[in-house]
Amino acid sequence: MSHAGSTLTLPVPRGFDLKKAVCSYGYFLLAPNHWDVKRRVLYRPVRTSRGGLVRCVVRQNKTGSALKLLCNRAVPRGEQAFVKAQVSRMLRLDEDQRAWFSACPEAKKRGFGPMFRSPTLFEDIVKTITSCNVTWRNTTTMNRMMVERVGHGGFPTPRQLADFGADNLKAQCKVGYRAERIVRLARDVLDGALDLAWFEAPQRESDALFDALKAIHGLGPYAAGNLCHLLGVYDRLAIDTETYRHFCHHYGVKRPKTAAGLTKLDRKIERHYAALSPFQFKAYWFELWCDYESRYGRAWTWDRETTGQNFTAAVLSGEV
DNA sequence: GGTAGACCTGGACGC
DNA sequence: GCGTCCAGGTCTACC
Repeated sequence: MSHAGSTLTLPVPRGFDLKKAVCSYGYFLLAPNHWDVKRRVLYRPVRTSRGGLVRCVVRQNKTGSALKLLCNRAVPRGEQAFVKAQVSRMLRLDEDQRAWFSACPEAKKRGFGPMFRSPTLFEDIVKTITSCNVTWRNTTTMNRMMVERVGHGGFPTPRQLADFGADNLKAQCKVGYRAERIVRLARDVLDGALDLAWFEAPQRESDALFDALKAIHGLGPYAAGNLCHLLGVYDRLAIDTETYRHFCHHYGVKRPKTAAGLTKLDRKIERHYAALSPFQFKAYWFELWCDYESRYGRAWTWDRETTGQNFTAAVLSGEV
């Protein structure tokens, strides 16, 4: 880290804990995020408004009142707010946790509040596409290759992905049929056919948000539900095979083998978590995260090259 | 509205 | 080493 770099300061809410905020959702294990288990800092390259890269080390100060962003180069004054806003989005510094903690006191006790996400919705959508129909290990590979080969160290911008093209993406980043979907998304964002700012507006109603997400080519019910929580709307689940594994194991439910049986199980899962409305997803994820931590230790001790490769139903399925 | 098959990769398994 | 099968979510065609 060069001494010529900038150090930016970002105030955090009372009780905020960097290690818990970062290590609260699986995307912290995906490139270009790198959680340093020993130093308990987050390495993360972010973009300037012009697309340049700023490599940041994010750490919490001794009193806990603020984050220090140690940047590898001088960040012009006009760009500092842009850089800080991305870190703020990742750690959901603007999200009020009081209603969630009131609904789920266990989460408050354990410090499970903000759930980690990406600096941009675009990155969250691409990461979600790479998590579909694939093992978690493969998801980590796709993201690593896109960062190395398309984004040159940072997460690729829509322009970089659009210019790279679907054929190259498929051949060089092992994303398979997802290449066409990712490049189409990038081009739609670039030419204005898809306005991502619309999705970020705080007043969006859950059904409208879900429907609009599902209208994006490549996003089905699971991906749209997952993106709802990444947008701060927690009242719907994103049911996948991991949800089935967890629910059946945790509550001693026999896992159905037929499509009709799984549909009934979907309704059962939805009824179960409805008790914590409007925080269904967060309640499910808190339960799942506690289960992972009971197996592998607290999440901030997980190394992305070892423990961090262990997740998804396929790996854990031996238990049901 | 429901269902089947294709999409693509990596890993497990049998030979 | 090679071939086959399987897991994983979405799309499309078809009934």
